[in-house]
Amino acid sequence: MSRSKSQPSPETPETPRRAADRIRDTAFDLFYKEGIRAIGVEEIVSRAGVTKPSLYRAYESKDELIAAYLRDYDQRFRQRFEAPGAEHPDDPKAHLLAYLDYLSKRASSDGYRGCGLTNAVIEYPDPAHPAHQVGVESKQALRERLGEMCRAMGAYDPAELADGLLLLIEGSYVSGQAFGQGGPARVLGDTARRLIEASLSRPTET
Amino acid sequence: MSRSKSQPSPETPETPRRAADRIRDTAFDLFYKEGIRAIGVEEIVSRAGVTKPSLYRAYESKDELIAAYLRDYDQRFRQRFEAPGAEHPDDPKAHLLAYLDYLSKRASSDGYRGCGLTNAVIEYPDPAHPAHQVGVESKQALRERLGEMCRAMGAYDPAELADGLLLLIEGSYVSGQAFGQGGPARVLGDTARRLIEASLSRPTET
DNA sequence: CAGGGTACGTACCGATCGGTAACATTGTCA
DNA sequence: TGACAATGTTACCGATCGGTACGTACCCTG
Repeated sequence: MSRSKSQPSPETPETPRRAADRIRDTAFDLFYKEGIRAIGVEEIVSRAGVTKPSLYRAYESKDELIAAYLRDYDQRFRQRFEAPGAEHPDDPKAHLLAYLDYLSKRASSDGYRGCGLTNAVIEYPDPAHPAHQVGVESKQALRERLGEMCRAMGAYDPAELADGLLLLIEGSYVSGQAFGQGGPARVLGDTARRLIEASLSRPTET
Repeated sequence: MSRSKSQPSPETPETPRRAADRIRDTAFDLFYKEGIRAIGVEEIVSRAGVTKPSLYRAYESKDELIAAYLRDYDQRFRQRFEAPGAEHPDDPKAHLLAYLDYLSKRASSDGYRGCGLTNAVIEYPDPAHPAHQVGVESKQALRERLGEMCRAMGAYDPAELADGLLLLIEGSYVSGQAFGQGGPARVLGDTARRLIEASLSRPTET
């Protein structure tokens, strides 16, 4: 009975999965929580319960594993970002604010580690490094997506509002790590609302 | 003639200074530009033109050198932040906006590396690590200082406005690194003005 | 000319880094 | 059942990590 079920079934992701998958998942967790440079390949494979050659058959180098981790992170981020859109079809403002409220809560709670992509860009300032490149590409895509949404919500200067919101988002990512619970990210939602309201009409002359 | 001047004079900081000073300055540059974890002590001493024992005579460990670098950075930051106040005595809003305009320009130009303290918190997520601690302490001080200024400029909810501005500032630090010239930080000044204006009076009900 | 304190360099330590060659084991399908 | 391909394992590589024991040149004071 214990083994009546076919073990090699590829659609039953049991706890002890394929080595490559375990490596990917373990690397994701460790890279994100501890930082990329802080984690060696030895620690990844030992925590994943496999050995180094298994890692190097699945990935050409640590740098490629890093890039794969960041592409994974980017994909998951886009899901988190777009998910609230399902409940607010054709309402980009409500969609965006729903994500910001969610992020606000997450980023002002204890143990938050920010955005893996932002962290990677900081850990690898060299623009030639794959980690830097994947991070930057994701941020550029986010900037464009925000511009799109701000245009759709009728902002007076969509690109400017998008950049302002991007500053608030990135600020939440990093200050969430520095302050933990009760950090500045708690005001993200209200601040974004205020900024959006003030950016829909023509700017008032000071 | 060549040595008529007393060599051991401590008040003539010539180019080849004391080893400890060269180490401090070199470590500052390298840690800031390349990242702390990316730079080994070997590279610091070789670029400084000294040897390792000189480093370990001045600093107990690499961690202590890191902490010293961050304390240095914090000191220089406070100077940059407070400097515009001299031209705007008793006008915290003008003072703050002057700094933000300056930061906006710096953070949206090429090769910007952000805030060394923010970067350190991200590179060392462990709250027990000295680098993390020094970084967080500096950020907490900044948060309080911003709250002070917002109170002085008559904000309706000073703490909330201060946190919103802190998000914009931190966002400028990190996005400056990801986007380089023309990045989102270009809107920092205008966005902060808009946010401040919208935060002086009672928040409008939406 | 001692003598001692200061300041710096030579040479080395064990540990860990990313990465690999060679071998053992397993599952799949004819 | 036998053969192949995929996957896992043991043991090791040179390079670099942070850190140190020890020797030496220098200068001021007596």
